[in-house]
Amino acid sequence: MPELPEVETVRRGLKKLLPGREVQSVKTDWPKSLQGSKADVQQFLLGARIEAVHRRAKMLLIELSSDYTLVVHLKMTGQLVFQSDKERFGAGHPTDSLAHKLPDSSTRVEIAFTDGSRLFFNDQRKFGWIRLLPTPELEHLPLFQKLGPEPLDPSFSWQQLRAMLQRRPNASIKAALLDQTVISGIGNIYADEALWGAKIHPTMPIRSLSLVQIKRLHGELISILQLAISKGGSTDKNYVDAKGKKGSYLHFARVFRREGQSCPRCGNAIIKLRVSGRGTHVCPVCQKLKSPRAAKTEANQ
DNA sequence: CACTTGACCTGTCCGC
DNA sequence: TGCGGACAGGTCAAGT
Repeated sequence: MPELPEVETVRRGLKKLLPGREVQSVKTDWPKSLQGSKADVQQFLLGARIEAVHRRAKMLLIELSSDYTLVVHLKMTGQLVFQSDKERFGAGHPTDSLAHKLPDSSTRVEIAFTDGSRLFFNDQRKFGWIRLLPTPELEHLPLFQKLGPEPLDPSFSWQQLRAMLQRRPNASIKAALLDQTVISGIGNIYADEALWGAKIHPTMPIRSLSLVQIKRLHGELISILQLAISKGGSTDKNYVDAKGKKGSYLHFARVFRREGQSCPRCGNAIIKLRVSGRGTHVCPVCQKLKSPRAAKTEANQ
């Protein structure tokens, strides 16, 4: 569930909390959650200092002084939560805050720093992972090389979106938006929200999209992602930021998880479909299945 | 080759 | 109350 806005929110939190800290010890009880040889962990993680925290697509990159990077993918239920020395020993007031209660039953990896603070990787469903990889090699790995453009990069243009989409002319627009090699960082929530904003039906084949629709979609993707970041992302069940705080975007969502409720634009009931294997929310009135041109041709017959 | 389905996992919810 | 099954959805591998 963590998509670009959630991962970006975590990054902004960790960026203020992690740089400068030195790794003292690492624990895991689930090998897939922390991938890397024992020797590499010993040599390049223990004793290393955190230099910076970056994001690429839905991945977090925690850059270490050893020229290695911890690459983190939260997948569905992953959390990266920082616990200060004070929180660890129960000082401070908010006893209901998540950081006070860690580790818990979903904790898969625990990284302790020399100053007594800790970073927890929690992941109920165990789909997520942390990989220890050499920093200079990252850009050459297929994992990164195949990724599509970052939608919030200032250079991301509608022409670029069109060019990437055209690589899959027969796919549905929803399937293409979820494809990380077409565009980075979009998941099920923001795909549905952006398509509603652009008034495009999710099953529409890319080849039948008009230029106007592509331009509208480009604008909607950017504005939805920016709005979601400003709300701290979306929390359905699990997602929290680096301090254990939930995101509030779903409170503002227009179609996602709102089947049966009325469309904020036209008042008709939102319906839920299944498109390329995913729950998909649409306004059947605002988001026409046929392009205006096809509908016109049909009307003339 | 393009697209779909299954696997990876666990907690929650629904019907019986 | 308990139990089985469907469902949630990011990504890769396997299948059509």
